[in-house]
Amino acid sequence: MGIRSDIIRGHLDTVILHLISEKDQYGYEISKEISRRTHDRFQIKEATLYAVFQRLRRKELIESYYGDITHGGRRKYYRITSLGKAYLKEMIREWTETKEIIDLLLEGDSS
Amino acid sequence: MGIRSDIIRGHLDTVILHLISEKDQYGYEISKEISRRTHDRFQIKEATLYAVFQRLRRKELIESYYGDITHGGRRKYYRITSLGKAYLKEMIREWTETKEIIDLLLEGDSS
DNA sequence: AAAATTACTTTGACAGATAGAGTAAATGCG
DNA sequence: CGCATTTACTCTATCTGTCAAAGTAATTTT
Repeated sequence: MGIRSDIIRGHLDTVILHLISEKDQYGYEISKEISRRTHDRFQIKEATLYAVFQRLRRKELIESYYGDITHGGRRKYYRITSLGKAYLKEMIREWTETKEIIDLLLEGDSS
Repeated sequence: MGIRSDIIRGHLDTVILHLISEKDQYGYEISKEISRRTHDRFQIKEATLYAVFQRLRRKELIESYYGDITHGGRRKYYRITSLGKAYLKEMIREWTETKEIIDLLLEGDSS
């Protein structure tokens, strides 16, 4: 089952954006990729994934286009925009800072 | 201003519980301690802090008692319970795993 | 006595995550 | 062919953590 969902909350946009930045991908593909990379320690829920897509698209961090139909439903591919690339850098910096801050608060006194 | 609050969301219970586990403390004291330890990179909001206390108390991870009035308002001190100590260990383990998982997803391919 | 400081509480609103249900299109199989 | 299965995406309603805003209360400072 892995980790609780609200513990990764707020970082999913960053994760999805990063995966799309590696190569254009569609929803199911990303979902499978997340399970694969984390060795099933974390699975993104479908509803959550598509909510992330909508959010990223509203902010113009990603764009979508329909790919050729190979099998199963119609695949909608996502690509990162240049605005998205800039945001991703900033979000990764924020993640680094988050780790520092929480680690500070979970360690000793350090005055 | 430091980091956005929803990025630390879900970890505050762990942080507060850890601070109380070091020594019995009251609300304002903890709030100040968080600012101090993070060098003002993160400040907990009052409403959030007291919501955390309520949650931790409902789960019987902490207990409260009134201290002597020294100056200003009446201080309500919190102490960790033995159940709380066990939980804290588990929560810290979860934080370690969260870091691993997100880092996995923000790094390269790693199959 | 009024103002400032310390400390705690409550209410309502908002945003991200998700369960659950539904839509749609292609493939597999008898 | 017709039906089940698989792949893929969408929508709605609900839950939970965070927080702004406002309020209560007691002590110290001026």
